[in-house]
Amino acid sequence: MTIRLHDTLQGRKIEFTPLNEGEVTMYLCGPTVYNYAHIGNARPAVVFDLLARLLRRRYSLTFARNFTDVDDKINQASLDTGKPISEITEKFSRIYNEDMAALGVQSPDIEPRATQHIDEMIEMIGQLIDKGFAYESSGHVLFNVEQFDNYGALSRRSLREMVAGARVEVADYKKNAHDFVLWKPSTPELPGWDSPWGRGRPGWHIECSAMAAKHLGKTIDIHAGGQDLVFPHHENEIAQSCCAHDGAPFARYWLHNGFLSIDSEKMSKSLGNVMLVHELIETIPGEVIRLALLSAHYRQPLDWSDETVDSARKMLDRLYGAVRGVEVSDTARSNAVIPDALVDALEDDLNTPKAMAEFFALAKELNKASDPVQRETLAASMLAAGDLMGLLQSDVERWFAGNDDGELSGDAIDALIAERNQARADRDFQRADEIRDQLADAGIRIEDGAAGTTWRRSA
RNA sequence: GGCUAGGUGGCAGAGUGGUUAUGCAGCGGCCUGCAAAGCCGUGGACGCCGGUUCGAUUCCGACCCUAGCCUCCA
Repeated sequence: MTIRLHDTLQGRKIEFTPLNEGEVTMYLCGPTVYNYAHIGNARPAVVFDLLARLLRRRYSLTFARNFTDVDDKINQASLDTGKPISEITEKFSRIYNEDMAALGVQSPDIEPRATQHIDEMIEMIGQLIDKGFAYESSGHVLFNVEQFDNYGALSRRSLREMVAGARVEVADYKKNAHDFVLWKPSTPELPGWDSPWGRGRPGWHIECSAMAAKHLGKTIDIHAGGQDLVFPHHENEIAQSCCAHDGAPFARYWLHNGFLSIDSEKMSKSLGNVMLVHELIETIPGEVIRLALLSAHYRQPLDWSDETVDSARKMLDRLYGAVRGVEVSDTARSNAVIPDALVDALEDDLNTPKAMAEFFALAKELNKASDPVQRETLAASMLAAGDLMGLLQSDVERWFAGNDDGELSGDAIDALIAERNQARADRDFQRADEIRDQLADAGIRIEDGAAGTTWRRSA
């Protein structure tokens, strides 16, 4: 079995083999740090975190995810708030990492910042000019798309079609409508760096090309991002990198995740339905959000709603319920085996719904098993599968206890359960049921198992 | 208008040229003092119309519909 991935450039699922045996390089377009990340921003972070975890089982992976910390939206945020740019970008970079960590996203190996790679960008732009792919005009440096024959290959569109469908007026300093900015001039109050073309700042696309080349090499194995970045961002990255590097392929596999909608509508400020991860994690466990984002295949559209969240929560309840009460020794954990079917599903272009089906098969097997040794082995497998997928990372009892903001404390609940069990022993079922109702009113659900009574907080 | 991806049972959501997805919800049963959890069983599906085929939800063509992109956007 090899890993298979859907490559946007070829438009189909193909076998994955790294450029250098045993080593993989991966680049993911990260956030522009001027605001909180919303749930749509979290999807690629979670999806490609899972891919990184999967790749690390087989390969030595170098995974880079950038921070775009120079951008006109950031400049605007600075003007709006009166705060220095560095304060904004540092704050939101930190919060982004905290929010993603709450979703079980592991830190990438490298988190390059655009502002720390200005020299590399200037160098790359210089090369593009020298080689005839870029030109200077009115203080700007622009990439000349006419000079790159493969322009449009990733997004499957031709320049002629694009010109025909263009709805935007062409700036007069451009030679072609789709020429894009590599460098633009800055006014004194805007952030800027000295360059051969005057004081200015880089265009958005050149950042990723320069940072990927510096940290991962001229040709990287995997480049990932949201589907909306295919055009123009990734198309432009290909153009820049290929032309600057004398035709060396930029990325060998292009992966794109599908879009996320909210209650079947596009997320937008005007609709007022932008859901921030920072706010969601206050009331929803990070694992629930993570599983919700993985519950559909990553290339499919995903609709976010209360039902999506509920469903993910119930799935996790079932998985945690299976391992609840099973003691798993360190030995069992280190000997744990993840079922091939589950790994195979993930290695088949990250088929998370199939992988979850296999996860549930494991839970069912554990629920049915009575032999303690077998139960421990199965529970260890579930925990190992959880480690791979970034799930089942909580202590089981803590999971079912929920957040401790209910009406009753854990001690009070335990006391009531003890009283109820005494009543049951006395066959005073009326009193026992009263107590159960009382607990239910407080959001506590009782379960009488063979090993005693357990409880869980239900929403 | 162009490009791309889709339309699967009550909901979510995989997959397959002929045989169980899975989870939630429903129904019957087991277990339980009664429940819950769990287990067993069960009903219910592949947008529409043609074509290929012994046989298509799965392949091909047309059509209808939806979403995204074509402008900053994950």
